[in-house]
Amino acid sequence: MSDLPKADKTRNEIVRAAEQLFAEKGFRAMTLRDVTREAHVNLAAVNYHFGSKRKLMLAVIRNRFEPINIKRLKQLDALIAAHAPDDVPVSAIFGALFRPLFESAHTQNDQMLMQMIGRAITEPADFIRTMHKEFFTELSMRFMAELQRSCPQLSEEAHQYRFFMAISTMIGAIIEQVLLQELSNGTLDGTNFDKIADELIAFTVAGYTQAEPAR
Amino acid sequence: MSDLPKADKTRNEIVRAAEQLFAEKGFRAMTLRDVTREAHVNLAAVNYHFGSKRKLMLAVIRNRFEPINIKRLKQLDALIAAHAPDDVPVSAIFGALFRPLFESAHTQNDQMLMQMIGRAITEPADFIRTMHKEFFTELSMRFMAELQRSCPQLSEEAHQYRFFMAISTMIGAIIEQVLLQELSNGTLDGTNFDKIADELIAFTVAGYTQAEPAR
DNA sequence: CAACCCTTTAAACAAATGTTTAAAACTAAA
DNA sequence: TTTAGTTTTAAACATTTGTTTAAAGGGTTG
Repeated sequence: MSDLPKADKTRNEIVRAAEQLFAEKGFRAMTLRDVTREAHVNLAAVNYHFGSKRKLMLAVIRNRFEPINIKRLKQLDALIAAHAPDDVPVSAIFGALFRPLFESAHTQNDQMLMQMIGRAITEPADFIRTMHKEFFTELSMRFMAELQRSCPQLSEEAHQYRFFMAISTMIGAIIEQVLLQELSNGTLDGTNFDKIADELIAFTVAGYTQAEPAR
Repeated sequence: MSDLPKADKTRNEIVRAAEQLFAEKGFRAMTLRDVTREAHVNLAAVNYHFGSKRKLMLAVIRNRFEPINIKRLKQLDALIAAHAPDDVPVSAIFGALFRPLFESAHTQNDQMLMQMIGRAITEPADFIRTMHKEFFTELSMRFMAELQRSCPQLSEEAHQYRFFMAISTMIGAIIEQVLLQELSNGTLDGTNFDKIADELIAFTVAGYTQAEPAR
């Protein structure tokens, strides 16, 4: 079935199990014995292949966030090029920021992956927070600059508050995806990530572009 | 200085320390030895006064969430009474939903308390998730019903998605309050919770009341 | 086959954690 | 002051945790 070297298969199984258990329990509550049991490998395999529990988690999260961020920046560049020398519509900018995140869950073990991303964002452990922050500051500067170009009528302050709120909506939507089914009594599908992305974009565009109140 | 019985003082110190450490580290990483050291009480005091680590956390969270929720429902009732028989403006409804949350941090150890509330919302531990879910479902039904009455033009589906997005914004804003300073390079004050609440309300009202796209 | 490197395995280790115990200290009423 | 009830304390306990070790296994190349 698989022509991978055995070592690669072990690494992959560990990563898969770690993603799942981290998504369910967070870093501290996810034990290496849980992971290796779920992955059907020996306990020592984690330290052999990854060095430590921390390094395993760093690898797991990096493997997911890196491609998403690359995709986001690539889409933003493409948008700028396509609209040049005009500015890019706000909805397109938020699309480039949000869609790659939800699309990453498309083919895979959908809901679990989104939960794992949510955990990574909210995880208290310092070494994870640090890495996530690196990923994020890199992105936010680029996207904020482009939004500012598209909405020159907004004050600097309004711009910053609203971008913060848009990011907050994105994060909340990822973390609380399960909530959607509950709120709608099962009517809405919490795993229809295309639809959620559409609604998220529409919501944040409306919030971001609203008229500034007179003072 | 204090005329409390000694036992009450011990209980209060434990709760104070537990709030702080839970806010910083989450349930699993917060050890009873951390808590009792920070509270300057004996290790066994937690189990004597609260029974277990779990029960301590349940008490801590309940003590914060209960008054907030009572306030929210009271404000909503007041709004309905004040506007009867008309419907309540959307911004007032969201105000009743959000403001009590941010006002709870007013007098106290502001930022820490908000972080602790954020942790309680995102905590993976099952027994905390269960309790938080109880608090939340109670609320959401009441507020959704009132929003629906104020926006009869919205479809059921739009109503549900948008309420979900509004809640997501609230949760994200609480969790990522620290982010505000970073995004603005220190210009904006992440602890000005009145202002954050204002911006949150404006953002969610715009998102919630936007025109539904033609189909 | 043999030699080598990579991988797996079982066992052990030290550190940390929630909880329990039993005695001491303290408080307040008789 | 004595007594009874409550609270604090230090110590110990049983588990669980990440990590290390050293031997065994497996596959590839000479």
